[in-house]
Amino acid sequence: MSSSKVSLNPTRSENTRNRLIRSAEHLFANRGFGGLTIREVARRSETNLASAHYHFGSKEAMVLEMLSSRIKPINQKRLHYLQNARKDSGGKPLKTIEIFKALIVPIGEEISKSSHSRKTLALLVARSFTEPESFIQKMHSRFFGELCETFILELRKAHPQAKELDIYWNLHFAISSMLGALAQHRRLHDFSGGRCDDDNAEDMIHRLLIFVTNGFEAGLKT
Amino acid sequence: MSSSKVSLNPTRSENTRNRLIRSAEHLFANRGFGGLTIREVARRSETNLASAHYHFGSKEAMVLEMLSSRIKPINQKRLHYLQNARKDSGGKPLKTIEIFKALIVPIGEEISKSSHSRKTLALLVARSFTEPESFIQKMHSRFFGELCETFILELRKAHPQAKELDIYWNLHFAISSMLGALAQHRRLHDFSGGRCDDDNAEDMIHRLLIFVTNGFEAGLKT
DNA sequence: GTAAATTTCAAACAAATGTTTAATTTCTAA
DNA sequence: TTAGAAATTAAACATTTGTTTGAAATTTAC
Repeated sequence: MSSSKVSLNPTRSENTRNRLIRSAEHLFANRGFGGLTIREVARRSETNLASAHYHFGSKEAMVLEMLSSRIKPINQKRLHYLQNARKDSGGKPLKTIEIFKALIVPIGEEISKSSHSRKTLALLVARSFTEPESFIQKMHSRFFGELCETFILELRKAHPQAKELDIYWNLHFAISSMLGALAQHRRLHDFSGGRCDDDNAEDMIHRLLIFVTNGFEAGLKT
Repeated sequence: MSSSKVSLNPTRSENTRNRLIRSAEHLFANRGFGGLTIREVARRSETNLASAHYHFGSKEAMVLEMLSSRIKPINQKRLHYLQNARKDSGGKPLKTIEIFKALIVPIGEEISKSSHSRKTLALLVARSFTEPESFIQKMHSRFFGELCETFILELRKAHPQAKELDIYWNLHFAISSMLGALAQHRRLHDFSGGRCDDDNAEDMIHRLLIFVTNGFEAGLKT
C-alpha cells in the first residue's frame, strides 16, 4: 500500500510494481486501454496475474497510475517553461511561439530522454486523447484541466485584441496537430516511403512549432 | 451474397443489412473497433446475432464494409474537387488552399448532409486513424493509399521549389490537424466552457482551412 | 531466530465475446 | 401451389477477459 516512497535501492515489491507499470505503458501505447490485458502485462513483467491487482486494485487504476507517472512530469515542465518565459519577457505578453514552445517542447524532451523505444511516450500521450470517451474524461479532468486554463489565459494575454472564440478554436487545432502528429507518425513513414523518420525528435518538434504557431496566428486574423 | 444491387424497394434482407451497417457505424464511431460488439450491433438493428455473420462473415469484414460505404464517397468527392480546381486554374499549379479545400471540404459537406447525429461521421473518419495499428494498416492501404499519392503530387507541383521532406512533414501535420480536430471536438467543448460548438460544420471547415494552409506554407520556408 | 506483515503465486470464478450449427421461417420462381 | 433457395433465429461452443480467493513464499521487525 505504500505509495510515495522513492529509494535508490528499490525493494522487491517496488520492483515488480515498476515492471508492471513499464509493461502497462508499452502495451497501452501500442494497443490502447481495451487492447491491454492484465495477463499480458503480468507476463511481460515476469510476475503473476494477481499481483497487478494486489498493487493497483484494478486494470483502470493501474493504467491511470502509469499515465500519471509519465504525464505529470511533462506538465510540470510545461508550467516551468511558461514561468521562465514570463521572467524573460519582463512583464510583456509572451510571443505566441514562446507559449507553444512551453506546450510542445517538454514532450519532445521527454521523448528524446526516454531510453526505451522513442515512440512509446509519443503514442502514450497521444493515445490518451483517442481512447473511448469515458476513459478520456477521467484523463482530462485528472491531468489537463488546470493546464488548459493556464495556457488559455496566457494566449489571451498575448492576443488581447483577438476574439475569445478564435483563440479556443485555434488552440484546439494546435493541440490536435501536436497529438495527431505524435500519434500517427506511422502515416508519415508510409507516405514518405520511409524518407521521413521521427527519430530526430528535436527536428520534429521544431517543425511542429512552426506549423502550429503560424496556423494559430493566421486563425486569429478574421 | 449479392453485393452491388441497389434498389428503391429494398428487400427485407437488404434492410437488415443496412440496419446492421448503420448500427455498426454508430458504435464504431463512439467506441472503436474493440468497443463494438456484434451482439450490440444486432440488438440495435433488431435482428439476430448470427445474421451479422451471415451477411458479412466476420466482425472485421462488417466494420470494413461500413467504413467503405462512408469513406469511398468522400474520397471520390476529393478527387472530383481536385479535378475541378485543375480546370479552373488553366494549367497553372494550384494554390495551396485549393488543394487543402479538396482534401477537407468534402468531409465537411458529408458531415452537414448526414441526417443522424452530425458527430458520428466526424468521429468515424477520425477514429479510423487512432485504432490499433493492425486495423489501421488495412484501412490505409484499402482506402487512402492512392489518395495520398495524388495529393502529394499536387502539392509538389504547387511548390516545385520546396524540399520533398518539408512537404511530407507538413502534409502530415495538416492531416493530423484535420483528423484531430474532427475527432476530439469534445476537448474544444470542454475548455471553451461550451462556448464553441461544432454544429456549424461550415464554420469549422473554414477555420481549419485557414489554420492548415498557413501552417503548411510556413513550414516550407526553411 | 521467530512471529507478524507483506508480497507472490496457482487456481478458480463469473461474465462477455466472436463464431458456428442446425432448425425454422420467409421469400422466390416455375 | 409448391419445391428450393435465401434469410432469420435460438442455442451452444470455445476463448478470453477482469477479478477473487486462499495458500505459499518472502520480507520486515523485534
